[in-house]
Amino acid sequence: MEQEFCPVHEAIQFLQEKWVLHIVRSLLEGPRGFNDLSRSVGGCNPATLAQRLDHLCEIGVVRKEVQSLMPPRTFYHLTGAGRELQDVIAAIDRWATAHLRPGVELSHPVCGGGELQSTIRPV
Amino acid sequence: MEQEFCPVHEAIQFLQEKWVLHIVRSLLEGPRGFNDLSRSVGGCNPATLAQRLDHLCEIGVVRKEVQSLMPPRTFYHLTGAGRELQDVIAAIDRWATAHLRPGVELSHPVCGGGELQSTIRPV
DNA sequence: TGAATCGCTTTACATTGTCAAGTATATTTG
DNA sequence: CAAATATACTTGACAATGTAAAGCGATTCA
Repeated sequence: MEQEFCPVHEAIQFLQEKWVLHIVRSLLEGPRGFNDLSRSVGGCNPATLAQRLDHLCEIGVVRKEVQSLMPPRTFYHLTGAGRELQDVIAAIDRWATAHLRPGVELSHPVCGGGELQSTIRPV
Repeated sequence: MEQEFCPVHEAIQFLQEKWVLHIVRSLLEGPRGFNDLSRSVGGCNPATLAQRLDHLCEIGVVRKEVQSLMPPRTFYHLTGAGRELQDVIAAIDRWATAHLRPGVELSHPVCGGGELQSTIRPV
């Protein structure tokens, strides 16, 4: 009793996983090693990062290349399909620069304080 | 010791919250009431949905309009800024139809089985 | 020699999301 | 007329998910 297959829905399913968009954005700038990527993503802990990268490899968006085991040296880079996510990131970029400005924290302001000024600037 | 303000990063922060992209996509099709929206989003439970909608209202992407309290009748619709997220959804749509096809579940295949065929079709 | 780096994994804990049920009332159905 | 269904959520208990901190084995750097 599956629904019809909906590509957009599927895509959203994995894009909304925490850190995935950040990871993709980071990898669009070039291939990186694990720690390097971790730093550039910022805030994602290694356990989660490892899990996300595994998943992204499985679905074919990222490829992992191990250059040497000891000393460890690994590279994660986007596949062709992965690189095409650039359009998505670009769209987010355009929206963000058009609508977001410094000010209030965007992420989950605890709705308790006073009036809360929106981060969005009216068009 | 704040980082420089980066709009894209901020945007990703809220877009990656679970269900947000689904909610936006759904609302792009037109305003909806709570249960209606819940059904169209599919799988998000009311507690989470209520929380997400609150947040989306706070940051100015969604507006809530209460038509009557009893019987309850509410409408959620995108603001101008919200509607402009259409470009983001459209980009996801394009990517998805180009790269995803029915087959394996995309969401978190437990990496234990045999060889796992990717849902992505090569270009 | 000792610190830092590499790519992770492990464990314990905190945050987050979900299920199921419930609230108050109006409209629809039998 | 009574029951079912709908509306918009909230609540509480519980499960899934994410995180912090530490650590591993080895090499490079000062």
